[in-house]
Amino acid sequence: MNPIEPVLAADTKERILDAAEALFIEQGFAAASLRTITARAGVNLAAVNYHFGSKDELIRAVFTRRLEPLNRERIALLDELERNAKGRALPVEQILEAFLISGVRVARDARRGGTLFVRLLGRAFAEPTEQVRQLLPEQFQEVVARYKAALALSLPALPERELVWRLHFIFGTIAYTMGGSDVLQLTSSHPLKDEGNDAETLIRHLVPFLAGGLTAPLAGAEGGRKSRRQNSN
Amino acid sequence: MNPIEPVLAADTKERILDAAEALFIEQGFAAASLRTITARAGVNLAAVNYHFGSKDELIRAVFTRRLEPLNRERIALLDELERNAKGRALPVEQILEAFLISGVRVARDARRGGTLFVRLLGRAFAEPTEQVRQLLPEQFQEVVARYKAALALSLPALPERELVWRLHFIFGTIAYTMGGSDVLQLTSSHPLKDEGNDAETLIRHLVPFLAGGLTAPLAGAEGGRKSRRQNSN
DNA sequence: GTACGATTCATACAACTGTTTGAATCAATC
DNA sequence: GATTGATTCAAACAGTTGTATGAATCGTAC
Repeated sequence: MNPIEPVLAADTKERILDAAEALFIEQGFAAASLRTITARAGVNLAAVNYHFGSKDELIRAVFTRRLEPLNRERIALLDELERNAKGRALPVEQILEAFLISGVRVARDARRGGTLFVRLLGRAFAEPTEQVRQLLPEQFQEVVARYKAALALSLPALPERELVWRLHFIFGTIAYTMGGSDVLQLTSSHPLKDEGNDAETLIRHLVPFLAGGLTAPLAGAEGGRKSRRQNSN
Repeated sequence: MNPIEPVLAADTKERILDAAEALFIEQGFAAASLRTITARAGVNLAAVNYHFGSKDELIRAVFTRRLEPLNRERIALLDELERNAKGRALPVEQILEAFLISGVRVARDARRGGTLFVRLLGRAFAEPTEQVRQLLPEQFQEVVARYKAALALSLPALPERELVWRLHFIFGTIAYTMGGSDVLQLTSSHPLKDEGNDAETLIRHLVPFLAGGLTAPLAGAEGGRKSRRQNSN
């Protein structure tokens, strides 16, 4: 890609955000320099500090721009499901799907960040940088609370402590999958890559897996660990 | 922690590796500078280039030092299980446990890296840096192939393509959990943190979740997505 | 057309980056 | 005790980093 003027957005501010979004994925937050970012955006170096104040606040802006509408949609989707259910518990799969489908919509809409932002978000969950670790909790707090409550209602036999554990696992799976690194090159021997680009296919595989883990029997309750449901479908 | 001489290892080479291991977690690979690393190791700046050649090779060395014995143990453990099973398929839980238990042993043994390295490994899976992305596949190739084969034998009804998908999800969960970031601060409202430090407790929760996902029914096979196994234990 | 606030620009700043150098120091061999 | 090879050291290298500055340019309202 040409480093000069490849970004087509209108105003400077958004061109910077677009370029930063792309470069943070390619190189990470620390390694992507303001000079590289402004060069790709076709914008003067000083523009970042003029419009955002600092690099840290640029990082923050990259996330909030996408995350705010995304999370609003996630809550709206859950609202609608619960309104239709009229107090009854929702199927676990439906809750998981509601959460994931919003991510898919973003991935498909270039104006909302497309695949780029979804991958960036996945990466951010493992990023040790201080600014990022402060940013994500406050952005996700409300969404997590809402979906956790919905799942608790659908899984009344699951102790809250166990639900928290499994929420952990679920977000880990989503984060890594959305990051799309495929570090282990599992797909190298398999034509799964082409499938994976289609975010809907991803969901179709992800939801059953997560639902399976979420509804799995508790550990060690009956003592032995001999096979209990020892096979697939 | 005192930045000067807190590392107790004997020779310079290992003190550098220890310090780098710790700082890569705290700050990331790009942000952790050689000056910070050598300062914490109580070692001259030039020592890194003398002993390792470059920062890139230092990063590589940090991983291979721990990963080589860890992966050898993982394969040995699976070897033993399969020897005892005499050709019969192993329970899914046992395979998952064999993989995870080695990680726990490392986490408990300070001389093998302790919690520090386990967390670093989790982080590395989301790291976009080129050196890391080239390092992990070659380090994990053999282990993944062996465990994949074992799982395929235990899940004969699961298509290989689907198994690859689910392996993806599993490694994502493990990576994020081991990374131990808790970005969403799920545990903040819950006294789960103290539990989580104990790696064995983690496994006791993780194995049922992963086994549940691995053995879940295939998606969309029967068309509708209405609840099919709509609850916990 | 001129005045004005907002934006862009080239340039400079000090601090930090990974790496290199050559002298100083060390431990072991003869 | 001199010699030698390995290791450590302080110092400097050129390049990059995020940020700040003040002049130049822009579009608009008067």
